[in-house]
Amino acid sequence: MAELLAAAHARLATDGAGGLSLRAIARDLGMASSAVYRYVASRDALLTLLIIEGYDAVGAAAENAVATSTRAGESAANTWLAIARAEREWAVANSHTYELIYGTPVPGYQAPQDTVRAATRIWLAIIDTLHRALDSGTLAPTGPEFPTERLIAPGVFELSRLGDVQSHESALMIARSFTLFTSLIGAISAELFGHYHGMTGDLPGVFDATIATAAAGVGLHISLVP
Amino acid sequence: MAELLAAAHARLATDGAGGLSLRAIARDLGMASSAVYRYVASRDALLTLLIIEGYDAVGAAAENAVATSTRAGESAANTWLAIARAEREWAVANSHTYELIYGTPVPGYQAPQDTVRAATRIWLAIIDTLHRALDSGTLAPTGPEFPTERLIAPGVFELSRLGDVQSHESALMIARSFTLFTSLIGAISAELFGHYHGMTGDLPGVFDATIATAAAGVGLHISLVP
DNA sequence: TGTACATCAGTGAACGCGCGTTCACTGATGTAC
DNA sequence: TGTACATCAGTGAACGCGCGTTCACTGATGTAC
Repeated sequence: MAELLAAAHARLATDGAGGLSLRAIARDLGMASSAVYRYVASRDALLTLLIIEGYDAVGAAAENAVATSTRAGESAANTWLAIARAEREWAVANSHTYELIYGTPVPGYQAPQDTVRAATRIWLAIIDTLHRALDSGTLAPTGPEFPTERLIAPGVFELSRLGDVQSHESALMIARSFTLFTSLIGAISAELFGHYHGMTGDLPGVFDATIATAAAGVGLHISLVP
Repeated sequence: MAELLAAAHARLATDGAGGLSLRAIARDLGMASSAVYRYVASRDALLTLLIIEGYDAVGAAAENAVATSTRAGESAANTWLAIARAEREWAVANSHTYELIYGTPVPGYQAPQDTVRAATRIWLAIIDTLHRALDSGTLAPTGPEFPTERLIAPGVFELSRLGDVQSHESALMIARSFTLFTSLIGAISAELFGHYHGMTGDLPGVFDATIATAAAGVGLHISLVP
């Protein structure tokens, strides 16, 4: 089973998410194609496993970045930069897994509920970092001029550090997490999918600048000069 | 030929970018599958046509938003919001074309040089809007604390309104365009690919808030209360 | 005005390919008495 | 200790499918003399 997942990952890395084929994986393992059905009910079931693994890797990278960054006494803003950089590095190293979860959905595939918990981990890390910035007094507790509360579905407040308290503060942190998350997957997708092609010779530099600039809009001030 | 492209678009809308099949298009047109080769050299050539059409639609939407927004005497910041909203609307209405150009690259397909000019139009509109904000005095002409010039490939300066002048100002506007572009495709992809699922009941509201917040980091202040 | 010829859009059969999934099976390993 | 049986990982042939692309062709339309 572990071998199967390893082979699936290898196939993912060479053929991409859409072209993932049970027969190809079986071939790589030196098995008959039918043998794969011992371990996995269908192609979609295998996709689900890979997607959950992907979200978990993303979540783990974020949590890890938070842990080492706060242990080093970094500011919340720098912790966010550490999260973003960790995600970028993971995405560059595992670009097809990134595509699988944040790229175009695989046609005909419907993500089951099982993936939600894993997908939430990165959001938790972001929201928690925002609350940490708030606690440290470096982030303004009042927001911009738009009706923040109305944007957020009630169930989401459970993600917040404040439990399910539907305060303005809690809503604002969640709204801000939208912007941070968006700038993160926007920056990674733009880079990985070739939209900076010919525009820069310094992709990590552009990534940092993009993340820092968007974070400034949220009130998180990252300094990129040492 | 026009019918072929129309049928290809229809197929794109139902099957998605990866599953685009010449045979399916021929079937829709009531033709033999071989007849398609009268008009198009291969599947990849058709993809290229569709991609160029897509980039042109994106570019036209941006240029159109700029034109009507400035004609109405809006601020540059509001012009950016108009561009972003126009792109979102186009993307929601043509989600599979959006995927084709800003989603996961189609496996095995290599975009030829022909697509570059069309892909550039949206960038031009963004950079031009930033220069307009600069001219009107609402945008700071000095940047954040990172080495802006080093990020930008020399050839790109031709995109700038200043011609190919490699000034700090010009570099700064291009660097800022990275952030705006990134927040735009990040926000659209997050929405279209289901990453806000369950988190909000007001997708247009979240989109506006996300765009406005990221733009604030660039120095463009959008007010979302009427 | 009429005939011969060229053009060209579209046909239909065929090629070789890879896919997901099913099904009856083999043969080794482990377990119970 | 030895035999009968159950378990279970993996086999291999087959199913029906859709794909991109090629190729020799047909038959209508237009053009030149």
